[in-house]
Amino acid sequence: MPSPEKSLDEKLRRLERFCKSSGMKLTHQRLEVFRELALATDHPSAEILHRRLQLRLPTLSLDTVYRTLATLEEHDLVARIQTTESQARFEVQEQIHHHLICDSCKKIVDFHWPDFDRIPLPEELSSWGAITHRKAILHGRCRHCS
Amino acid sequence: MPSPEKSLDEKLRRLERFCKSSGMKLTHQRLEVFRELALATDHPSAEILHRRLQLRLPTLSLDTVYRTLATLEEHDLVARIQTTESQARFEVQEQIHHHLICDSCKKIVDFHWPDFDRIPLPEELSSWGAITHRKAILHGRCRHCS
DNA sequence: CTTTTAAATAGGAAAATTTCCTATATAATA
DNA sequence: TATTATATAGGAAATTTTCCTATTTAAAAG
Repeated sequence: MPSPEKSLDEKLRRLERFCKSSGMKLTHQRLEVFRELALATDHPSAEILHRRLQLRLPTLSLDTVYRTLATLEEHDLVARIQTTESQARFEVQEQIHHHLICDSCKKIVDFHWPDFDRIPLPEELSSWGAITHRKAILHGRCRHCS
Repeated sequence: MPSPEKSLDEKLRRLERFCKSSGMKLTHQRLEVFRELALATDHPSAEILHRRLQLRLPTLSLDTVYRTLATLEEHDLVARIQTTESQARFEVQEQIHHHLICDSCKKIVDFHWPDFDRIPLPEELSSWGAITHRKAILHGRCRHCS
């Protein structure tokens, strides 16, 4: 993640503060799962986190990692990357378009956004490699779910 | 999908053309899986497609639907929406940022893109509901994989 | 229109991922 | 320290996806 970044301590304090105010218990396991994820720079899966944590917490269950991540995600302390639900979803390849997803009913709407297709990419990405395509994903709550 | 849209016939001809030129066999099952997905507007999962197709093709196996979608995806005739791999991946919630994914090694890089964060959304979305956040996903091939 | 053959399919089994169940343990509070 | 609601471990179960193999079929050749 590019700077400016919060320090680990700041992140841990945020978790602590949140638990206190929401009544969520700050268990050893939760703290460690969060800390491990906060330290990671590689967007790990639940299983990878579990494997890393088992070195320190040999009895930690995989279920706890899943549960903790889900709980923290509900409270926006953790983000799940790029997945809708459990099942993958498909579409016939069309011309360039983007997706608008209702977080409530999970319906996906396609739309065009030529202005986005055109804006230049950030300078900092020029050395990364070859970028082949870009996509915008919008989230919200559709009319019917409000 | 907003217009202009290709007609179903055009899409089917594209599939046919592709099969011919690539040596891929145009089986009845492939044609029907593709047709069903081309007609769908709801970005269905493999299982939903299978359920719909079973009305017409009672012996169609779920595995064939999965295999067909995977094959067509490899050739860019079908797109898988918003999933990286099989396992979900996580990160601690930071300030607004976006993702750049290497299609080869699957590494995810975070980056900032204030210009994107600022551009106005398309007019056509104003009646959809309440859009709460936007995210850009870039794909490509990183330096190390080239 | 047959024959040939490499590729694809059906169906069930297996693998992989995630969630559920329940007895036990623990954080927060009194 | 006692109480209690919540969280955990561990294994079972559910869900999603892929694999295996005998059979079928599309495409090409005769």
